[in-house]
Amino acid sequence: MNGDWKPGQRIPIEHELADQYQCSRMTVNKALSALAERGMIVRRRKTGSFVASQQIDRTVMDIQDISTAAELAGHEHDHRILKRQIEKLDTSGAVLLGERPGAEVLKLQCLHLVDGKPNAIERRIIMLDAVPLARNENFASVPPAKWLLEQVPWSKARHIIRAVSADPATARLLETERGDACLTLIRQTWQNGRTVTYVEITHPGDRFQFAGDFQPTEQEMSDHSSRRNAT
Amino acid sequence: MNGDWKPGQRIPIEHELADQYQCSRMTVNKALSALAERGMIVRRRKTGSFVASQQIDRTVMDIQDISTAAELAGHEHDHRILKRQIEKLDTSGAVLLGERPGAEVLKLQCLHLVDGKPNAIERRIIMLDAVPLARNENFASVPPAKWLLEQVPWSKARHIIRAVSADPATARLLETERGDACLTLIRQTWQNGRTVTYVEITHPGDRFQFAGDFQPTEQEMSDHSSRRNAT
DNA sequence: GGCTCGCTTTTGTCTATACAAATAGATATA
DNA sequence: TATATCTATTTGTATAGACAAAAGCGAGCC
Repeated sequence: MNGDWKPGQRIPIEHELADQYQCSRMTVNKALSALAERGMIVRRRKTGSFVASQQIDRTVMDIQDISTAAELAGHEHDHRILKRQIEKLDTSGAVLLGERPGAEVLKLQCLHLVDGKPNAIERRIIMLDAVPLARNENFASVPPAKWLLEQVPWSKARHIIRAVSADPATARLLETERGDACLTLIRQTWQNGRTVTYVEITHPGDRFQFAGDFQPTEQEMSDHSSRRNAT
Repeated sequence: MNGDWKPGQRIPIEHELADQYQCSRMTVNKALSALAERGMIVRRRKTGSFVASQQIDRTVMDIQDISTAAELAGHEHDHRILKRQIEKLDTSGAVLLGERPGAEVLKLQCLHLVDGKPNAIERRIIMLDAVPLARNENFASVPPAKWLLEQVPWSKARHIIRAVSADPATARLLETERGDACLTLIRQTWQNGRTVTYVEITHPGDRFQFAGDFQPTEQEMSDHSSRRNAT
């Protein structure tokens, strides 16, 4: 019963498995549904369940707010607002965000320091119609990411990770060499289909990385009487 | 009922919710368990369920085998083995992998081409005691990642994403400028606590990025009679 | 005070049952 | 032959009930 079915192979139907493992169909269903959610198997009504043909490597990355992450890791965090300006979205910005040109936005630029060293530059656009309170907030005490998390709920986020070379301004702020590799996280956040905020956070490549773990078979199909040990 | 509970706030107990929403406790339990798995709420026996205090941004990234990803996207993929050598793990390699020095490993270096253009350099270490078949495989027709996926199951993977500057050798192979920013994916894969393979895949920064979406409230606590529309 | 013991609350999980939804395949019909 | 309809199969999901496991709480005891 050590789950050695081959990719593409059909799994016995729920009723048979319930019979075989002496448990109810609900229990089998829950286990198989969990496997399906993790992409281990594919299920179709009437057709049955099949072992997923290709093992996709999937990883879950916790991408936290910089200040929170630093505090959790026992480091000191500070930030400085370098720019704070209300503008109207120009055409290129509107295309980038998928919003209409002319919408009022708050553009922020913010330097993050961890233990006194520059750790990231945050370039952010906040849609003022989605977050009207931002108009009167100066972000002096609470960094923008944290403030936004507390203020506005969001229903969808998209993350992109890129490597870029530091342009002169970035290099100067991050106290690194011009042209050095930087890791940029781009995040766009929506609520009800409308952009809340768009942000590019650029870290010096020699002081930052993203990490994520993945266990594909955390909970396994198992005979409920003889659960095998964690390996 | 539009889930507007505040962070830290206690959620009514399952029985009350079942009562309130006119459904069984199992249904409530399933919904809350799903929320807990997504990190939206924290649950403790006897104490109750609480709205998670900090909203962690979590994203799921599908990190696929290069050749598979290219084929799925309709591009042509090719690869060339640049180096293939059996060695014994030296001390630094052993520390990197968390394995014992002296273990026999297969070291590979492989260039990936997508639509004829260099897209990645793969530097891989395969533990030969975990994958003895690799000793006689030349990886000429099937790229190493794909071959390994077919050959060996894995129980855990760890991913790290870094930005690095291209060293001269990398720049030459990727047909980019020396010092240009590159995106490196490091992946270590285990089975039963033993390393199967360790790989560094370096992409040119101007031709590659990682992306991931996340919807925190995909399935929501809901009155089963008045389910709200997708937004 | 500090300790153990048992009670209670709350979540975790399994069961048996029921019905809904999707759909592959068979059958009937034009 | 092609199309529509029916039927059987399989998964999806809800329900009520039962008991287990964790953990807070207080009573009683030293």
